[in-house]
Amino acid sequence: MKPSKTDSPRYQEHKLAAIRAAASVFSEKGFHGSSTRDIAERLGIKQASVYYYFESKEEALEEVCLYGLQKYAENMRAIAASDEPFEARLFAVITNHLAGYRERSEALKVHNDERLYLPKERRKRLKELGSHYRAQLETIFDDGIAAGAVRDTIDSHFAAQSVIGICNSFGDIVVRDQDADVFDLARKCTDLLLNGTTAGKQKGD
Amino acid sequence: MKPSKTDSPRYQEHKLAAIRAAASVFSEKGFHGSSTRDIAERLGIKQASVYYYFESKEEALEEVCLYGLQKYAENMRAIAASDEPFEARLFAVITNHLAGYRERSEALKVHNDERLYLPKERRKRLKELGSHYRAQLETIFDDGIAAGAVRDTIDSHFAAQSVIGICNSFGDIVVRDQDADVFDLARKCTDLLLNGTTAGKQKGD
DNA sequence: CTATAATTCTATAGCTCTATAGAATTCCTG
DNA sequence: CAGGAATTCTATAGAGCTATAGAATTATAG
Repeated sequence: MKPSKTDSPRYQEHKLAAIRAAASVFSEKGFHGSSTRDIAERLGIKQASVYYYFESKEEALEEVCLYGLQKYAENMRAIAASDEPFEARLFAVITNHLAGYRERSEALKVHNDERLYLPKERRKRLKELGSHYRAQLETIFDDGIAAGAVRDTIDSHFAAQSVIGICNSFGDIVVRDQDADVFDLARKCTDLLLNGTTAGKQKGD
Repeated sequence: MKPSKTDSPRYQEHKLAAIRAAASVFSEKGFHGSSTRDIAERLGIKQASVYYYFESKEEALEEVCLYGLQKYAENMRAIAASDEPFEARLFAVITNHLAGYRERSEALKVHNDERLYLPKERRKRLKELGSHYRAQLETIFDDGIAAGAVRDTIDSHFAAQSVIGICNSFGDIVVRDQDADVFDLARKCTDLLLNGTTAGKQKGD
């Protein structure tokens, strides 16, 4: 079905550039606010030529979202599989999340903000990646509870959601403010999630 | 400059309906993905009649965002001014935030997701409300530190950001899943932010 | 019931956008 | 450098969108 073209290195290279251009445009103006002309301009080609790389604007959105999620999800796999203690793994997850934002900021932002405009079939693969990500994070919390590092009153599903939520909200900040120190933020996030805000409270039962 | 019309009760009523209709449409399809025809259809009138209530689609967006923030910001004022202890105020803030989402879900969602498409002049009032909200939340943390309820290693600016981020991410969930228990979520959020995830750690210095 | 004001309607100008068709150009292999 | 494949271009069909103009309708005050 796909054009298939040559799959030459040249094509691959240009395709990646096209995905990045689309990511940049979509992140700035939103999917519906962007035109194929905007994407073309960022690539220095004409509007219709964009269709050489994407069969539709919608397909471009899908590819941008997948690109944004990919490496990010891979890193999570490695973290979840490691046998580091809970605290280190949480810090790694948060750092990966925020650093991912810095690197592939546009594409990740597009995934978060615009993926719902994709029809169901196109969201399938994304949903798998996202669910898997959350499930792995949940497992990290479950492991933490089992190891006694996390108090057993924590709902791991809720906790995983919270980590993702807090990371995404700081992700936006990291993208908007290029001076923000990602590692400092990651450290503070981890500290907040581990220890909360309360002074000198003891939590053992 | 504004049409001014009659400001009759009838007009006010219809105007509010128009704002709600716009909120509903924008939240579902995004600002650029929505047409004035969509708004008209939800109101049971014709496309051009929408311009009797808004001078442009952009003005409609501004009014929706303001509507979404208003009551929500008022509640915060009351909470910040109260002399409840830190824990109670944090819980109140979180509950207000999530309950606000449930009530004015569409308008708040639109504010969060679409306000950046407004030109600067139209964002001014929103920015004031938002900054004020964050500043009040920061003050709650500062008060908490002064009262010894919050450890003094907490960066109150960062903490306020985190609370807003975590609330917004759960806000989306509250909107999407109407069965979610807002008070249970608020309780869990507060607990997580107060106490963190770690089992039996002591934090006094 | 009439006149005035408020509200909604029809019609349309003037854009912009997606996507396709097919021509023109550039790249690469032999 | 010839010839085919890859890439980009021009041109445009066909659709939808915002916003305005002015007519038609409905509500309301006297």
